[in-house]
Amino acid sequence: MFSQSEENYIKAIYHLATVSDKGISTNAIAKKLTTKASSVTDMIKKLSDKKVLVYKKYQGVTLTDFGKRTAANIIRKHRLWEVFLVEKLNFTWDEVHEVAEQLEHIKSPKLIDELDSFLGHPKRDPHGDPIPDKEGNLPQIQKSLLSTLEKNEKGVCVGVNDTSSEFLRFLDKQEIGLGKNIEVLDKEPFDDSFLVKINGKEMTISNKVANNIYIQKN
Amino acid sequence: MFSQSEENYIKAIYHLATVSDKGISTNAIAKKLTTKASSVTDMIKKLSDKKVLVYKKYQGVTLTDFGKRTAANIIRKHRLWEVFLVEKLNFTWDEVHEVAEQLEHIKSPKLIDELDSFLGHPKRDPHGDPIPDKEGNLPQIQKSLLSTLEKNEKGVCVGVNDTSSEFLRFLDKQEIGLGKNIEVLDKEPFDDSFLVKINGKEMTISNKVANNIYIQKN
DNA sequence: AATAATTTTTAGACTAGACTAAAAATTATT
DNA sequence: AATAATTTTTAGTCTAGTCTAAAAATTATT
Repeated sequence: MFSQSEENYIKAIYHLATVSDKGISTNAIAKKLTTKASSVTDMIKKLSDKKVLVYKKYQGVTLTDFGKRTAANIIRKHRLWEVFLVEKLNFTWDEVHEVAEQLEHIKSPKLIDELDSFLGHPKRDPHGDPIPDKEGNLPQIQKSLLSTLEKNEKGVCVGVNDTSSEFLRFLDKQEIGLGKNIEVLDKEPFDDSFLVKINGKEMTISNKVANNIYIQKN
Repeated sequence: MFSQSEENYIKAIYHLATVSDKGISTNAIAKKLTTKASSVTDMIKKLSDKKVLVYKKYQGVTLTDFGKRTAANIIRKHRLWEVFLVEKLNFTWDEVHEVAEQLEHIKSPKLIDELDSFLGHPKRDPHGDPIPDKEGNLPQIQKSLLSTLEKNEKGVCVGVNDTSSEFLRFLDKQEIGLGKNIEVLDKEPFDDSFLVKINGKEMTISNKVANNIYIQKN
C-alpha cells in the first residue's frame, strides 16, 4: 500500500517516462512535482526499497514492471473519476483535474470496478486520454499534433496536450473540442500559424495552440 | 481548511456530543479514535487555536458553532457518499463505511452539491441516519430503540445503532432492514429478549439486538 | 481528611515528508 | 586536461501527528 505522496511520485515518473525513454532525472521529477531535488532523492530511495523503481546514484530512475502497473492503476482511477465528474456531475473538462487528483488516492478495488461498470467501461477520459484496463494495459492510439499536419491534411480532434484550465477554456470559446473535424487549409511560414477549417468554420490558429491539439488523421 | 486527521477528531467529538450533553473527555475521544490520550491533548490544543472547540485543561471540550457546522459538513459528505455507493455502485450497507471514511475528506464544494442533486437530494443514508443540509442542519426524527418498546407496541424500522459489518450482515440474514414493520408480541423477563413479528414472521430477538435497532412507532 | 485510583497533561522521542545549505559527482566549456 | 557549471546527494532542521513514560490534577474511597 502506498501513501498519497508515494503515489504522486510514481505517477509523475510514469508520465515523464512516456516522453523521455531514458532514465528520469531527479531534477525532472522535482520540477514536475514542484518540490526540491533533495526531497526527490529521499523518496526515490524509499521507492527503490519498495521495488517500484530501479535507482543508481546520479543515474536517474526507471519504473519496474510492478511500478508501471501501480502507475497505470492510479491513472486508471484518475481518468475514470474524470469521466464520472463530467458525465454524471456536470463538471466541465477544465474543472475535473483538481478533484480527480484527490479521488485517485481512494483505496477500494470494488469501488473502481463498480465505477467502471457504472460508466459503461469508457475508453477515454474527457481530454481524450485512454483509460488503462485493470491489468494496467494502456491502449495507444494513432495521433499527431495538429502542428505536424501538412496543408490539406485533415482529421478529427482526439486529445489535448496542455490540460490547463486556461487552454481548455480557450478551446471552448473557439468551439474546438474532442470529435471536431479539423482540416489544414494553409500554413503561414511567417509565424508558423495555421489556417484551419473546424466544423465548417475557417479560423487562424497560432503555432502554440496547434502544438497542444492532437489529431487522428483521416 | 482542515487535515484529514483534524476532520476525524472533529467528527468524533461531534458524535460523542450527540450522546453525552456535557463536555467530551480526552479519554472518550482517545477511545473513539483508538489513539492515545496524549495525542488527543495535542490535537485538542490545535483545534482550540483554530476556534473549532472550547477547551479548558482537565475539563473536556465542546464544539463551537463553527466546529458543529464543520462536523455536520463532514457527516453530510460521508452519508451522501454512502448513498451513492449503495444506490449506484451496488455496495451493500455493511460495505460502505470504510470507503466513505476516505471519500468524506475530498475537498470540493461543487462535487458534493452535484452529488446531492445527482442522488435526488436524499434525506437518509443506507443505515437510516439523516443527511445534514448544506447549512449543517440535521433534522432529528422521532425514533426509539426497539428495546424500549412495550408489549403490543409496533412501528417501522428506521435505523440501527451498531453499524458494524457483523451486525448488519446478521440483520440481512434475519431479513430485518429499514422500512420493515416490527411488532412486539411479548417480552421475556428472564433474559430480556423479545418475541416480535417482522413482516408477518414471528421470531425471538435478544436484548443486545433490540438495543441496536431504531423504531418509529405507529 | 488522607490515601488510592483514575484521568489528563507534559516532556521527550519517533516517522514521514518536506526544506536549506553545503559537499560530491557529473557534464560542459575552454 | 583543467576549470566552470550543473546536477545530485548528504547532512541537518522543521512540522504534523503519533507514541511512551512520568508528572500533575482530579475524582473516588476509606
